[in-house]
Amino acid sequence: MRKPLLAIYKKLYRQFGPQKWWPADSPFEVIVGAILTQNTAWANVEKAIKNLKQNKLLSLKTLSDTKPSRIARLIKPSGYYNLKTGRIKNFLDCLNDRFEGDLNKLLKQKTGDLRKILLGIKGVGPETADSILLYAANKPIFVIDAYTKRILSRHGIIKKDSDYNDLQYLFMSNLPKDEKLYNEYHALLVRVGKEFCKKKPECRLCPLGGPDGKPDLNFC
DNA sequence: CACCAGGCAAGTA
DNA sequence: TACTTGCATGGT
Repeated sequence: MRKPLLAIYKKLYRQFGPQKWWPADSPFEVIVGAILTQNTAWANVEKAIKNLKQNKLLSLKTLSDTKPSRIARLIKPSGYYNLKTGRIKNFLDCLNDRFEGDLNKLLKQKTGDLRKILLGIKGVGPETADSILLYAANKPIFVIDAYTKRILSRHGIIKKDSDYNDLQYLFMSNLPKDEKLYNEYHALLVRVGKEFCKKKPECRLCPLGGPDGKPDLNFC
C-alpha cells in the first residue's frame, strides 16, 4: 500500500505542482482560518479574514479584547458566524488561560499532547486540530477531510464506512513521516476534489481515474 | 430554484 | 454505538 499512495501523490504533484498551503500570513491566521473554514467554501472565509485584517483584529491581543458581537459581524460572510465566534473565543481562552497568551508556547508542545489540548477545545474536532498541527505547528500529521474520503472511496482504495482515524492511519502508516509531504499531499487532494470530484460519482475527468474507475497510475 | 462548501456538537434511540 | 439535526452565507 505504500507504493500506491506515494504514486498517487507523485502523479498529482506532477500535474498540479506545489499548492502553497496554508494560505495565511501567520500561524495565528491559520488557526482562525481553520475554524472559519469548517463546512464552508474557502472563498467565503477569505472575505471574513479580510474583514478581520482591515480592522486589525487578526492578532491574539486585539481579538481577545473584541466583543463577540463585533467578531460575529465581521466574520459573517463565512457563515455559522455565531457558532464560529464562540469557537474562536474558546481557543483564545485556552491560549490565554493555560499558555500565558503565548502561541509559540502552545505550538511547541509535543505533537500528541498538542492534539489532545486542541481536541479539548469545544468547536475543534479532528480535522481542525490536525490542520492546526500540520499547517500552524508544522507537525507531521496527515489531515483528513471530506474530499480525501470521497476520492479514495470512489477509487476503491477504502471502504465507504472508514472513519477519520482509519483514513489517517492508512496515510500515516504507509507514507514516510514527512511534514512537507503531508502538507502538499492534503492540499493536492483538496485541489483535485474541488476541480474534478464535485458531483459525478464516475469521476471520469479525474486525473487518477482509469477506465475501471480505479486509480490509473500510468495516466499522464 | 436546489445544492454544496477545506465540520462539529448535541440530541435521540 | 449509530443516526439525525442545527448552524448560515455565498457561489454555481
